[in-house]
Amino acid sequence: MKMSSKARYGLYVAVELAKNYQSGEHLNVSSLSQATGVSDKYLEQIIALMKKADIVLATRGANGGYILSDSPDRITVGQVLRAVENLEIVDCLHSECAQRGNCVAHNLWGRLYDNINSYLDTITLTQLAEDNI
Amino acid sequence: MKMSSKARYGLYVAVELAKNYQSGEHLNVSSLSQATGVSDKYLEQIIALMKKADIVLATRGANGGYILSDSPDRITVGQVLRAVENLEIVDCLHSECAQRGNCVAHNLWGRLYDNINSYLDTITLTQLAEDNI
DNA sequence: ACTATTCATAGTAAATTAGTAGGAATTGAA
DNA sequence: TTCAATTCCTACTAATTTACTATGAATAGT
Repeated sequence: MKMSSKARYGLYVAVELAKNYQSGEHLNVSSLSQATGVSDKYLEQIIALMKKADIVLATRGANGGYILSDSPDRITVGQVLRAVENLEIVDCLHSECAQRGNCVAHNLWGRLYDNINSYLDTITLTQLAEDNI
Repeated sequence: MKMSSKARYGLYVAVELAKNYQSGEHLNVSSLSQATGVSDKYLEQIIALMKKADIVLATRGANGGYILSDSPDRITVGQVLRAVENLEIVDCLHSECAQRGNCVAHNLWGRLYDNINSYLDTITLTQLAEDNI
């Protein structure tokens, strides 16, 4: 059970955007790429997922780039991670298992999933950026 | 971030062994295979991991098989899952990241890992078998 | 018009997962 | 002592997923 690179890089991006939020300016992919050490083409895809989840806003064209859609103390690590990665630890979490109703672990997975998300949602991007965890 | 089939099947096996613990008898792979619907050859590998972690005891030869090494109310789901799967959600959890000391998420991953394990260690195999979760 | 940027999507190499397979070692019983 | 039932060990393989790379269209400012 591993976090993907999208999850790890997604947090890097989120923290960079958090640090830049006050300025009101947009950061473009190449500056994010430089700050994080991740290729810009890969970052584009990751940021696209965050945008789809309404965590970041984008403007295209010259001087375009990205900015958080809200103050970093109102965006949680959980929101970011769920945007870029599927945290559902088993496929049958919200559907029916292959072992219809017979799966002894079904409730366990549900509780574990809730547990993970509850924790991740207690931490804001501001806290993460300040390493106040 | 998904649990592997080893994690899922490992719990199936653990529950079967828990249900059988009182009898004092050993269960062989083919009966576990039948009870769980997982191929015996694959189960062998999974059980080998549990044995290595001292969760189950094995006896070979005719009438051989497996039994839990302790009462199912003293074995936790966390012990089983750690035996069959690496729950360390990032590689650098207990070593140094590539981003030496610069990784903003390092502490987060550590806390999340602790959180997951703490939860999983509150649940015993007895509870799991009784779906008392 | 030109340039800087995001957006959309296709392709690919590497790694991991999820098994299958074959046979050696051990034990109990006939 | 032989046979059958079992675990143990390890190699192999197919399928899936991950982690990117690549190409070019759409958009916006100057």
